Formats: sequence, structure tokens, C-alpha cells
Amino acid sequence: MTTPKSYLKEPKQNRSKASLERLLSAASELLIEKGYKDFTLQEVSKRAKVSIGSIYNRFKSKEDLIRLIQQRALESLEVESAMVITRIRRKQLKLRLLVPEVIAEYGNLLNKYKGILRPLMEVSAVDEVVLAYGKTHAAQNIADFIQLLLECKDEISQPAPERAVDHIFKVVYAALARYLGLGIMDNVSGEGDWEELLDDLSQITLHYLLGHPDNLKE
Amino acid sequence: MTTPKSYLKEPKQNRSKASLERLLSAASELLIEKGYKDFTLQEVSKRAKVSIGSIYNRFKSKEDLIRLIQQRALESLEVESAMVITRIRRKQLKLRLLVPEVIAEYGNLLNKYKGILRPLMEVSAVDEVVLAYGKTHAAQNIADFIQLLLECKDEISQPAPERAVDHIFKVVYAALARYLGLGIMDNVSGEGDWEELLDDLSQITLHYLLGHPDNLKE
Amino acid sequence: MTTPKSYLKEPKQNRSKASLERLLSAASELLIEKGYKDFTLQEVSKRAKVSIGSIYNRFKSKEDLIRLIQQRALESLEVESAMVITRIRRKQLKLRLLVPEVIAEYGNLLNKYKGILRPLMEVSAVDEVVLAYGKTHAAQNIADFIQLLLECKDEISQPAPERAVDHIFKVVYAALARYLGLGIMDNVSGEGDWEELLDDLSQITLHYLLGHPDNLKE
Amino acid sequence: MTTPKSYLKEPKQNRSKASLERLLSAASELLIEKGYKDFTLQEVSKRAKVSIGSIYNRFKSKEDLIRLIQQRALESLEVESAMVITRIRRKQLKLRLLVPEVIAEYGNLLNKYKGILRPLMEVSAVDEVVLAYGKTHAAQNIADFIQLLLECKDEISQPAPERAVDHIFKVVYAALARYLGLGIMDNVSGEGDWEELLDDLSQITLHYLLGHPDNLKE
DNA sequence: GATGAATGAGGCTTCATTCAT
DNA sequence: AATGAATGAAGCCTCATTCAT
Repeated sequence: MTTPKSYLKEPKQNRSKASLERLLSAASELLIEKGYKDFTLQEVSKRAKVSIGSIYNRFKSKEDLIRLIQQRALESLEVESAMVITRIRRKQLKLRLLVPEVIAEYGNLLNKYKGILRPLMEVSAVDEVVLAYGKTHAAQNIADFIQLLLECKDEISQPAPERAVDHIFKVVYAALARYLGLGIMDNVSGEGDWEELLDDLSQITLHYLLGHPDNLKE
Repeated sequence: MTTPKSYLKEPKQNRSKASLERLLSAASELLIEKGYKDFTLQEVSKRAKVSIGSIYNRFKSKEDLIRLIQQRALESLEVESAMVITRIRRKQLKLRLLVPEVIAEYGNLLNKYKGILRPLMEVSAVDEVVLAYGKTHAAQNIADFIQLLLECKDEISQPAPERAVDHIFKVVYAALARYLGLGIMDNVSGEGDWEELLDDLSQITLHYLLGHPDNLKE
Repeated sequence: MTTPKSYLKEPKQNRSKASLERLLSAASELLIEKGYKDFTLQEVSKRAKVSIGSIYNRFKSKEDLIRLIQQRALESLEVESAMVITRIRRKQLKLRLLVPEVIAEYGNLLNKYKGILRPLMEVSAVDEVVLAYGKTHAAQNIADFIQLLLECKDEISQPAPERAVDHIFKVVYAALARYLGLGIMDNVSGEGDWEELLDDLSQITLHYLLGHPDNLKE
Repeated sequence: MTTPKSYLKEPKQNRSKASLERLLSAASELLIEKGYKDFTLQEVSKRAKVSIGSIYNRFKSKEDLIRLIQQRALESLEVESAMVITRIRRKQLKLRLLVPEVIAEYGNLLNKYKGILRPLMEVSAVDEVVLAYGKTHAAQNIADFIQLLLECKDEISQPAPERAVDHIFKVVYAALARYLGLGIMDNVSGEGDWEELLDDLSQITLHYLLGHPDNLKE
């Protein structure tokens, strides 16, 4: 799919594997803890016990380090997504049960990754590459879930089921992301209850998918 | 409502009105153009043709300048909201027409202000005061629109109309904000079509409000 | 004696007398409260309710304002000194009673003025003129007290009474000033007790003045 | 005794020793030459031929640099004090010879360090840590000399020899410090003659220590 | 004369990046 | 390859002084 560019300067040496791993862990942690604005290489160097020089031996720039972090995080998210989707698919659920299941699982996935996703969003404001990759990834990720929902296409009453599923799922995604503080405007977030939100979104989705424009007339 | 603190050391002379206006315009523009991360007072000073010192004669800090910009923007948004709401209310629409109207108008409002709202979101990550004021403002703003929708309470079939309206509107808000890039995760945004989104959201909302949990059984 | 240069630009107007007085009071207070390092004209202007422009109409510079403050303070100190000296002189005391009296009164005088003397010391480090005037004044002031002590010259056993009084009094002065924190090295100060210090200094002085080098032999 | 905090981010490489030494020398010199008020890091950077950044690699702040300078200076003073005291103690002098010796040596010590002590006093007005360390150090330093004098306790006629030595030595200290311009009020200083001052202080001290309150009666 | 807005040099500090060892 | 010291541009902020009104 996306053939992720290698942001690593050199192929991996034997023992340096460990130090690279320390580097990436420390960097991820710091990104999560401090946010992008307060993420500095000096601190990464200190926590990872890897010299600044070594960081620059591996990465052309701070940007590149972050890009690799993003890549790893999103790849990991992708793997978990696939597992979740497979697990759900096996249950062969009817739409009425599938929708809550999908929403809950997707929500939990985002919830699990919100720590790293949030700073990456900040980076997106500044790094085109991170922005693009994030977009691509999210689109793909969403598409997978949409496809899963479409396996119950026959139960959907909307005239254009593909289109309907696509749209409602993006709305669901927006609501979840906003709740998790993955948006900036997410001032408002934090008030409600997570379980309640998942429930409401399921209801909204089902009402929509099981509805038909004609029902709205008069 | 919120009694906005004065971040301004009010100038007592007159000629300075103009330069203050230049200052605020330049600052707003630059905030919109560059985003918070690249918003520097030196650049504001240059564009506004106002010395650094002058900025500090009026504002205690960079933070305070931004706070005033926020205040002005949100107050202006509030005024426009009030006008929009009044205009809609006068039409005495039925729910089926009210919902699209409200969503379209609210969407257009956010759309109009997205330029300044976006950097303010970034600031929220760093300035408690901006965060708090933004939250308060948004909550109030949303509440006004919810109240407007609730004037058709009788037409809503959901068992708890207030709760239903509250939840669906926040979902609508999330979807709009995400489309407008007011979220950080809004990588995905930009793909669809604005008018189509408004339309979909109206449909989703109506299907939900005119539905009833019992319909989902079986 | 010293013919103090006029640091005031213009002779005093009618109503502006008041504002000049406000200016000087505010400046003195702030100098005392904040110390020289944090003494700014903007703050003086604010507290005195006198515009920055007005300050510069009267004084060529910040330095000049401070110089006038010094002048006034030291003149006032001079007047009080004279009164104190006269009062003591009238008592016609013997040396054994005169010395404690002089030391106590002189100490109290310094104590009363320490608030303004301290920041003036800081200024001395930076303004030659303040340094010179301060020196001259102090020398004169000390000389007056020395002269008072010399009225009991006959009771002094030291071979060169003038010289002895001069030296011991400067030592007394140093000890008092240090105790009052008028020195920078006065880290050490603050430990003892003021009354005890006055007492000790009197004893030391008397032992010295009533002594004779020959006593120290063997 | 005092376990001096390390204000230094210890360099781990070797070539930096030299530049650190250059840095500290330049900083000390400039502090002495300019006084605290005009001591700027830019100038230190220029004179030491060390970049601003390097200074901040080693010190958290300007304050910390000065604290290290203080520490070094006072430690050096302490070492010299110890040597001086030992040297004097070995002579096993009688009080009449001990006092002049102690005063002369102590005076010379202060004289040698007055250059750096003066600006450190200014700093004390602003940095609590420098103030505290300076106080502690001075107290200890004085205590050592007092102890030396007390080895002739038997020759002292004052009823409370410890108390008497303590008080007179602090007076001596004040006089020396003032002469050396280590006080701010030390406008007056510079007039007399250093050797003469030492002599006078010795006489004053001896007259006091060899005296008795009863001698002053009548 | 008075007012106070405007100026701008200069201080401290941060941090991505380079480079000698 | 690794290390970490060195660099310096750039940001924020202060405050004495000037100057238009």
C-alpha cells in the first residue's frame, strides 16, 4: 500500500538495535508526555542514554525521527485494527449487533492510541509528510471498518448503502476523536461518559442505516 | 455572561487607536497564516509597523495579546450566532426543515471562523486561560443551538428529547469541526463535499430524532 | 559647604510644586521599597500620577532624579544631625556619659535613614556623582560628631586625642552601618542585638579613649 | 562543612576543560571589572571566546554561573584562611602580639579578595542562595579567627572573654570591610592609610580586651 | 508645559544541528 | 560509529528615552 520511506539513515547494526529501540521508546514516551511543543532532542538523548550525535547518525533531522515514530505507531495501529476486524468478522453478526460492536471496538482502538495520536496531530500542523501519511493511514483504516460494516449491506435500508455507511462512519469517527481529545476544538470534550457515547453513536448509526429518506417526508 | 477580563492596558491617547487596530489585525492575520507555533511578536511588530515596545506597552505578554484576539473573535462569533438563531427562530419551522436549517447555518458559522479558531485550538494546548474561555464559549454556543432545536420538542420521538438533542448535536458539531480542520486528527478531512456533509448530517439527525429505540429491535 | 548642583531643569512653577513633591515622594518610596535594581521610571510615573514626559521635563535623566533624592535625603539627615548634636551639647556631659549618648544618637539617626541610604549605596556603585556627594556628606557628618566628642578632649588619655577620636569614631560608624545592612558584606549582620551593640561600642570606645599606648606594653 | 551543590553540568569530554577554565576566568574578571549590574553573558561569551550556547550547556542559568564563581572564590578564601591561621597559631604569641598579627593577616586576606567579594555582595541583594552561602561562609571564617584569639583567653581581663572577643572581632571586621569598600555605604573609605588602620584596630582591640568595665567607672 | 505612546537596543534563554575527538 | 561540546539564530521581554499631540 503505502510504501513507507525509510527515515533511518543506515541499516541496523548488531548491537545498535538495542540503542535504536531505546531511542524510539524514549522519543515516543517524551512525545506523549510533553507534547510536540516541548519535545526536544536533548531530552530524548538524555532519557534514551543515546548521544545527540548518534541520533543524527541515524536520522537526518528531528522531523525524520518523528516520522519514524509515526510510522511505527500507525503500523501497530494497523495490525491491531486487522486483528479486531478479523475477530468481529468471525462472529458473523447481524447489523443491529455489528454496529455497536464495531463502534465499541473502533473506539477502544482509538482510545488506546490517543496518547501518541495527539502529539502527532500537532506535528501534522507543521510537517506535510506526517500530515499526508496520517491522512492516508486514517483513510485506509476507516475504509477497512466500513468494508466490515458493508458485509451487512442487505440489511441497510438507505438507497445507497455504500455511501451511507461511508458517511455515517466518518461522523462516528469524528465524534470519537473529538471525545478523545484528538481534535483541537475539543474544548468541549470530557463532559459526557464514554460508554454512553458509544451507545448513542450506535443508536444514531442504526437509525440512519435502517432508515430511508422517504421516512423523513412529511 | 462571561465578563471578559481586559487584557488591554487601555491607551488614553487617541492617535494610538489606529495603531492598536493595526496591531490586532496584523496579529490575527499572522496567527491565521502561520499558526501558533510560528507566530512571533517580531513578525507582528514588522507587519503592524509597530515597535516591539509598543506591543508591550499594551499587553503584558504575548499570551495576553492572543487572549484578546480570542476574546474578540469569540465575541464576534457570539454576536453572529445570536443573529443567526434569531433569524431561524422567526421562521417557525417544523423539525424536518429546522434541522437542516440549523445545521447549515451553524456549519457556515464555523466555516467562517475556522481560520482563527484553528490556531486558537493550538494555543489552548498551552494556555489554560484560552482553553477555559474557549470551552465556556463553545458550550454556551452549542447550548443556544440546542435550545433552538428543542422548540420542536414535541415532534421528537426519542423517549428523552433533551438528551437526544444534546447528544446528536454534539455529534454534528464534531463532524463539522473535523471537516473544517478544527481537529488535529483531521487528516482525513477535505475529501468530501461540504454541501453533501451538511445534507448527510441533517438526515442522520432527523433519522435519530424521529426514531425510537423500539424501532431498532428485532 | 557643598553647593548642591540643581538637578531640576526648571525653577518651580506654582501648581507644579505639588506634582514635583508627589514625584519625589513616589520616587523615594519606590527606591526604598524596590531597591535601585528594580527602580523604574514607569513605575514612578504611575505611583506619582505624573507622566513620564513630565519627569523628563524636570530631570535630564533618571540619574538626575536620583541625585535630587539623594540631596534631599542627605540634607534632611544633616538637619537632624545638627539638632541631635545641639541637644547633646547642651547636656554638657562628661566623656563617660557623652560617648554612649553620641553613639546611641548617631546609631538611631543612621537607623532612621537606613531605608533610603541602602539603595543610595547601590547607586553609588554606578553613579560617580552620587558616590562623591555621599562621601562628602558622610565625611562632614562624621566630622560634626567627632567635634562634639572632642569637647571632652581633656578627659582623653590617648597621646593624640584628635587622631584617636577620629579613628575610633570611624570604626564605630563602620560597625553601625554594617549592622544596619548598609554594607554589602553584611551577610553577617542581623545576628546580635541593637542595644547590645550600642553598649559594646560605647565600652570599646571608652576603653580606647581612656587608655594609653603605654598600658599595652609588657 | 557546607557541601557545595554542583552548579556545573560536569563536562564528560576532555577538550572542554580549557574552555571551561576560560569561561570561569572571563566571568570572574568581568564580574570584578564591571560589577554585577553590568555583567552580561554576551560579554562573558565574547571574552572567553565561548559561545552563548556553551555557557548554557554548562550552567542552567546566569545565576548558576555566578554561584559557581562564588563557591570557588570562597573555597579558595577558606583554604588561605586555614593556612594563615595555622601559621599564626604556630607562633604561640601572647595576646599583645597575637592581636596585631591576626588583624593584619585577616585584613590582608580580605584585601586580597575584595575584588571578587564586592560584586558578590551586590549579587547577594538579588540571589538568596548567594546570600546564604556568603553568610554561612563569613560566619565560619570569622569564627575561626575568633577561636584563634581565644587561645589567649587567660590574658583577657573582660569578665566574659568569649563574648568580648566575639564582639570586638565583628567590629574589626566591619571596619576592615568598610575600608576595603566591601560595604555600600563605604563612600567614606579610601581616605586613611591601610597600615594605620590595622594599627589602630589592634590598639582598640587590645585596650578593650585588656580592660574591665570597672575601669570605666568614675 | 503636560501627556503618554512609541521606540529599539540589549539582556536572558532555548534548541536544532554541526563537528572535533 | 559514537560521543557530547560547541554553535548561533531567534524568541521573549525590559526600560530609559524621545516625540507627536
